[in-house]
Amino acid sequence: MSMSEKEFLQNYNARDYDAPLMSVDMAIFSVLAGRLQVLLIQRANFPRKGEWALPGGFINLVSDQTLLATAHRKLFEKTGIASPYLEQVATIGNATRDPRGWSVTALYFALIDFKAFQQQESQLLEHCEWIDVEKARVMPLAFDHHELLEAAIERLINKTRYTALPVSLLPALFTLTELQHIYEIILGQSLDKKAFRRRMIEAGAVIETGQSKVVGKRPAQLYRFNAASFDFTFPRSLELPKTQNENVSP
Amino acid sequence: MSMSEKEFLQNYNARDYDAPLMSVDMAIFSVLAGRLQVLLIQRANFPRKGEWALPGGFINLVSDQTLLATAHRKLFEKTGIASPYLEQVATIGNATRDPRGWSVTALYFALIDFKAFQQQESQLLEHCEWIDVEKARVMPLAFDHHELLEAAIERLINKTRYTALPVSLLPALFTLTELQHIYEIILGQSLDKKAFRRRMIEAGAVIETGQSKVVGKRPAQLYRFNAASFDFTFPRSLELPKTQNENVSP
DNA sequence: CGAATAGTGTCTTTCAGACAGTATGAC
DNA sequence: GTCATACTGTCTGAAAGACACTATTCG
Repeated sequence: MSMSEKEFLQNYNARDYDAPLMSVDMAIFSVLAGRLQVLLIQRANFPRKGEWALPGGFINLVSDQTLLATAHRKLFEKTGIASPYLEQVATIGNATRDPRGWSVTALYFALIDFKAFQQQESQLLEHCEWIDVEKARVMPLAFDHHELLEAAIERLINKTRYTALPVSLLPALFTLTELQHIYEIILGQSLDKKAFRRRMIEAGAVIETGQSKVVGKRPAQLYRFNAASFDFTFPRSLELPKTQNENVSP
Repeated sequence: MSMSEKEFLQNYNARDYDAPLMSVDMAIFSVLAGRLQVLLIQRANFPRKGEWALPGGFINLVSDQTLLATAHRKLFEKTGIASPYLEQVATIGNATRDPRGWSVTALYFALIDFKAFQQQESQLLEHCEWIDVEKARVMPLAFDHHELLEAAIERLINKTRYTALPVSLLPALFTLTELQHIYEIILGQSLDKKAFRRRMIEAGAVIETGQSKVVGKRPAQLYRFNAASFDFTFPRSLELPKTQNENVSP
């Protein structure tokens, strides 16, 4: 007896098969007080109630049209931000990461300007807090969120070496000194001012606006990101800091 | 009334909740006859029965311990290869990609030495074939596998520009001329011999073995990949070919 | 004026591209 | 010897690093 695809689909019910749990987790980064911060929540529900974790949740099969839409929804629920930089980092799945059963999570990372962040009233039941990344990476976190956080940090650092990604941590207009500071915070290394400015300007990653802003003494030019180069990559990576005293001779 | 995590888990049944379909798809690349090839299957079952697709399937919640293990199992079932280069490309999920319902797939890409490939007897019911990548990317493919294939190809080309990844398409010992040919096939551009050899050797990506191999006239040194630099990246990307006649003046 | 921050001039270093040259072995 | 393939020498050029320099504003 042969069957058509239509007949097959009429008889098919996804609930007849076991499927893993499928969630989305978010590593939301921002810079505050000269430090890279990540948004963590304190879980309000079982499992791992009370423990710190990356924000996340399940796909709403009715209202979410895509996995990316789920990530956008989660981010908006937590931060009130609708147009952040958002990128998938990795998808981790195994039988042991969640006590409820075989579980898969898609990890996204987001970069936001801290000033655009707004605590969402609808989320007050779940305590959420910006935590210094260096502190977060040594805190005990629920599930395998320590590994997820490390993967997101590694991606951020890597892309900072060869893209203009960190502009997404600043408002639309910024000075090159501000941008350089963000790079230095992420990379944990100081950068040469001239080389940094030359790289950004000559590659066309940022555009002078003609406006200026007074922060300290002399007013500084305001730049904006060149949207035309959103997935631009520099031809070379920023060099690693010279590690002194490697293989010191006695 | 308060509840412990143990009680919560005793009352929890994943099947009480709707979950998306979760699958793993594979873009398995190899080089044959001087061309990049991808392994495609002709679907033996509904939906999309008879159409060409990337090999893939569902997680076996009992025997697969991790998502990566599912990818390894799929690869082994198709090719008999147990230790390939295997990397996750992306995870795509939406409500419309599979007629059976909300579906998520984790896409992996694998690079294998064609000579290590063996048709698996257990897989004979599902016709599988190596297809020239340039042909595969214009063939009609089931589901959204055209997009998945494009994503895998893009990742392969990008990583070829700044890593030694293509060594995984060759046997353990290879000549630098062979490796350069692989690079040229993937990038679709010719590379300078001196620059290529200098880059590979000076960065320590490959190691001279002292053995040699006669292919044409003069015997060539055999090299092996330096496993110590598995996630090594070159400080610069290979340059794009000079596009002539861009903005030709009249 | 000095202090502080913004921004530049210019030399060096690193590493890829170009391309002509030499080396080795089959015939 | 010739031919084909393997391999090298060396110049150029692009872009990053180093660091001293000038410019602008506040007080």
